[in-house]
Amino acid sequence: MKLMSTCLLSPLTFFKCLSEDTRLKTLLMLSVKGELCVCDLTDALQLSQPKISRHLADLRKCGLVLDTRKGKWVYYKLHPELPSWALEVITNTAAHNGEYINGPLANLTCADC
Amino acid sequence: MKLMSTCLLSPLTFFKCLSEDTRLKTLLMLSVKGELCVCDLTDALQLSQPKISRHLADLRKCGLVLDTRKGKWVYYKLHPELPSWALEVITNTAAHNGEYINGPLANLTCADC
DNA sequence: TTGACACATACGAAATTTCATATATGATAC
DNA sequence: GTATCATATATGAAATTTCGTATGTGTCAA
Repeated sequence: MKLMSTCLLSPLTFFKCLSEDTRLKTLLMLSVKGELCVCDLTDALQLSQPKISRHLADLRKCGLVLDTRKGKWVYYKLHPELPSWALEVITNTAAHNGEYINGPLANLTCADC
Repeated sequence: MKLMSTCLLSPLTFFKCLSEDTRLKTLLMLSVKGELCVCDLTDALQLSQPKISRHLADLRKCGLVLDTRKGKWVYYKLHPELPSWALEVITNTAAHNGEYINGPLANLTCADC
């Protein structure tokens, strides 16, 4: 995905991030679960680690998610400074499209999520 | 853009429609103006007629817009049966991203819009 | 320091999307 | 009928996106 130069999130950049299955499911799951590490996502979505990592890097570079390392694990969450309209799009979509994310969510086996 | 087989609007199909500049501006303008014909859009966005038509066809095939012929002109509006969550995404985005659509909107010279 | 684990990135190939150009269709006026 | 205007679609080339595979980096434990 092409990156943006500005520090402001343009609606086009934002929706490009939401226009791919892995990235969209990741964002919706983060909005429901708050915080997930990379291995949680590979488990939930049943995808290869490099594929998940690449899409997380896209989301990170666009400012949609924030990563925090905790020992060997890297946890991702929605960026706390997301514009409110963008956050509302994500939560609104998650709330009304359970059939799209319930499967992946059910694959999560981590205790804290 | 690849089409969907189902009659239901999946979040991924929806956001793919919003992930391209011409389509996104078109949807946001329709949400503000209600109804616009193809020539209104070519004027507002300063783009070629085939380009506008192709993207409108994508939006039509995905069920996001509805077209009505009135004599020589074809008018487009947001599909009245859009899922409410999808309509909210569009109106919410339009309301908070004036800098993205005010330019094109200012190019509109039609009396009724 | 070595090994194992979690994650990130590089690279080129494949798939998808976009576009310019040319052409087709549909409506109206004459 | 013909001409013209408004819009739609077809085609193939160009640009962009995605992905598998291989490899690199960071952390911890022994």
